[in-house]
Amino acid sequence: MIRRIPQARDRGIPDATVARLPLYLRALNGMAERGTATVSSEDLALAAGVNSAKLRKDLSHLGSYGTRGVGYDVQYLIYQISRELGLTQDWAVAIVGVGNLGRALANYGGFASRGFRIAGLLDADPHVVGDRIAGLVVEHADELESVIKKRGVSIVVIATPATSAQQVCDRVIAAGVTSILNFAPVVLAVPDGVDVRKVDLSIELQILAFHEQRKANGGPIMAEEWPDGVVM
Amino acid sequence: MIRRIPQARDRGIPDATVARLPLYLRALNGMAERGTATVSSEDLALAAGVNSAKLRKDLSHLGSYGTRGVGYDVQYLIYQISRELGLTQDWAVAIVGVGNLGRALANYGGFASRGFRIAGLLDADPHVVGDRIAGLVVEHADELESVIKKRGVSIVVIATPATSAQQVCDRVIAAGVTSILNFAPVVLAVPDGVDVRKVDLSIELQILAFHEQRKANGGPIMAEEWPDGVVM
DNA sequence: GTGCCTTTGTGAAGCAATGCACAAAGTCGA
DNA sequence: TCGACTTTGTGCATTGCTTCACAAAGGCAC
Repeated sequence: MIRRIPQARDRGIPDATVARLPLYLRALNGMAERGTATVSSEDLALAAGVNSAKLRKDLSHLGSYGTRGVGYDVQYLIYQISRELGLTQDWAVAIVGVGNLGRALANYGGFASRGFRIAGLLDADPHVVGDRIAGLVVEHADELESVIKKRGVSIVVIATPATSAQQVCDRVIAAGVTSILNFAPVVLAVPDGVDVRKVDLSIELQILAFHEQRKANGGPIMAEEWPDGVVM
Repeated sequence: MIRRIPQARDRGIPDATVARLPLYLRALNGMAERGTATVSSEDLALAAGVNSAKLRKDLSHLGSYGTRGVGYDVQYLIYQISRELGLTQDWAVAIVGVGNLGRALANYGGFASRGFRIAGLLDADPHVVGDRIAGLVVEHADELESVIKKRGVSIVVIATPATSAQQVCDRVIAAGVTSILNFAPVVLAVPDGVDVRKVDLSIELQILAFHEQRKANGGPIMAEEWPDGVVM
């Protein structure tokens, strides 16, 4: 059995840490805009909404970029986190499914500001194909493979109805894409080596509802039975 | 030191479990539509994309609803999970910010199908106020407090620009709301007892970019220095 | 009934993430 | 140069989640 020995510069960054790096980056960018030169872990943690020990441990996974007694250089840390996240390069993104959500995504400014460039908008509906959205012309979904290959698309956003999501998913994987952001309310089946991240509005609401219900009836346990008339 | 003794019907369901219940529910609904009467943990786990031991442990937190040798009754389990999540009641949701994203959310069918009813659409822009979207007329953001109180809104979705999100957040909390779904790219500061869930498209893309970069340059460590010409 | 087969529910082990607390490393004023 | 002060980086204990593996429970055929 092989056990990894943690190195001084261990490249295995915990998932939980990776998920928080963009948060730190955003807070740092805000500080940079306001002209802040250095920041302590305490202040940055506050801005990012985490505890300072966690922040320091997270950053320590990237390297030793702080100065004791002073804190972190804002610009330098922005650069290091950006590099670690791969934002110093340009990522071509294609959005498949140009309904309400797809349009919202295409118009969302937050993409371009980081290294993400929308390289294609595709839809299967002939009525939508040809529309101009956020400076791009919507192409037919038949072009999916060729768009991916010609424009070097490496990340695909699926914003189609649930029924076509798996099919789109299979096609983009066959075309060589290994990073997918899925907005369709389905669990996508993908081979090993393909990363899927899921954003599901309905699930988030359901989680909120659970906690809201908890708050409402704090202690009392409700009836655990079937409603009247339902036979088991 | 007081240690909680786990009860047979312990009400403290782990967060990780709560987050997966909607997934199980969706898989079960699909099975119910296809007329499946009972399902084993193995099959349900497959449909939900988790491992079967985890599924069983998750369900065991709700109670003992399976039958050994047979599996789970689909309808019964749907009911129990729905009840646990609080979906057997009706939740009034208000959406603040009717830009591209707000519109997409308003038109998203997935809400109504569960117990979520959109009870209000609000925006600060006079050009948008009065528009009819998904059967509702957009009201002015000034009406926020009155809409929340009159219509019993208990969950608010914030889909405003980042700059106004905290202000909206403060107002809805003052109006008594304790569950917020935030799409604005900011960390909202809220008092204890208020639940905020965050959906951030840009963060998801950044996480994907990290893994994509990892895959691209598998082993070789890149230069760790500043780019040429940058002075520390 | 009885015995075999399937599947659940759950202890227990393993693993990952969190948070504490402090030594080490640096700054800065005198 | 020195000493006081600040803040990082990290070892360690703790908590929470996941996974394994199996006894217990129930169905079903005969």
